[in-house]
Amino acid sequence: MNTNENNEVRDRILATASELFYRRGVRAVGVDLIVADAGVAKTSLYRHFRTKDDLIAAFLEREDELFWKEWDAATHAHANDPHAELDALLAWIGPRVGRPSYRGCPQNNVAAEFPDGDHPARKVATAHKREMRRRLTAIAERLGVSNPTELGGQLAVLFNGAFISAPMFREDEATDLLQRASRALVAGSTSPG
Amino acid sequence: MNTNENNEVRDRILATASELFYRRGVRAVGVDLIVADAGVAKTSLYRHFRTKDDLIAAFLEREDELFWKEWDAATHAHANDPHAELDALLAWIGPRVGRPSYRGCPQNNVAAEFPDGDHPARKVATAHKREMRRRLTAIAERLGVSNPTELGGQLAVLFNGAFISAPMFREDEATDLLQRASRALVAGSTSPG
DNA sequence: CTTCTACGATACAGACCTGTCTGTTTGATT
DNA sequence: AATCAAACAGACAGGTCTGTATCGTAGAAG
Repeated sequence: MNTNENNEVRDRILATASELFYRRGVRAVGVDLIVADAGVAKTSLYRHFRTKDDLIAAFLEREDELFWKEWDAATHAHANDPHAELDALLAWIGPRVGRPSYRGCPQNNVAAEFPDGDHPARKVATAHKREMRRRLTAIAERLGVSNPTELGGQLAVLFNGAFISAPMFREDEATDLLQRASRALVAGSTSPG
Repeated sequence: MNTNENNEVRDRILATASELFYRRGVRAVGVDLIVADAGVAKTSLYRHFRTKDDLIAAFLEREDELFWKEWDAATHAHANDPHAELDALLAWIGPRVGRPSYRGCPQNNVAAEFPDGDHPARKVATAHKREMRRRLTAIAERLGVSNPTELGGQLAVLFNGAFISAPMFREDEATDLLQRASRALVAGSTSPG
């Protein structure tokens, strides 16, 4: 049972690091704290991750997977109705960003902490943002609007804005506000003013 | 000429720190680098700023002033036409976020780097975001829409989204996309769907 | 001319950081 | 039973960070 990478230690390190990175910020969390919280030896961390930078990239990859898994779960029931799909996405995102523990999009946070575009984690973050715009543009295409590329971009701005504006919302305000904004953008692309 | 705080050294320190903080990130820039770039002694920095945290807060206050000064300049000619005022704001923000040196909103970047809400710089950042929503809501009120609070919030999401989505835009794509999004949101608040 | 304040230059303390090294223990496979 | 890979434990090196302390200088005020 060693060929199929049954890496329980690696998973524990990554889960612990992810939580600490997200809650406290990446630069504020040292590897000593990670290994102490995970209950592992420092040698184990450096066996599974070449450097801390690689661990940060793995953190974002993990967040990426979890995010798209939830995204797919939210849209799963609306494969034939892009209007309902958008509403369902925002009904998922609204409460998500309203949680007290919500501290912004991890990809954005890491990008803010590491200006260097060559950082391995930045590539993961860039791919994540591109994928979101791609998915939203695909929905815009299914909506049959005249300019799906633009609407996809506008929806991406709306989604990114929701993530970053989280602390601005009053409780339970976000979902309705975002859904109505989304419908207004769709309407604006359907019948150009 | 000493009572009116003619602090040229302080200004140079703050300007140098601001540029370094913005370009490279706050935690990545040490006080030694700041004093070296500013050409001052470290004692001078700690005479004018009690701690590095205070310097970070002063950095955000400075960015705040500059931002609202540009904001006011952009809206100055459109005091009687809120539609034109919104367009003018986005005609200012579009090229702003399209600059190669643009690296996001400083307030958001600092918030991402310092999760602790008690950090002195966080209070400046929070006040900045609240002020933006307040101004946008005031515009919404002058537009005469049925729910200016909601439209103000939606516009704040759009603006924040523009800041954070900057690397997503192709060159010169931002202004038109944002202006049309803004008009769609306004239209959606004027004639509720 | 004396005094005082701001500044420059630099050394330093104490803490923290990443990453490595050495050595021991455990547990599964052969 | 012997072997081997992986994990634990902890010291350590080399660097960086914030903030302080010390000392010399320059220039303005009185």
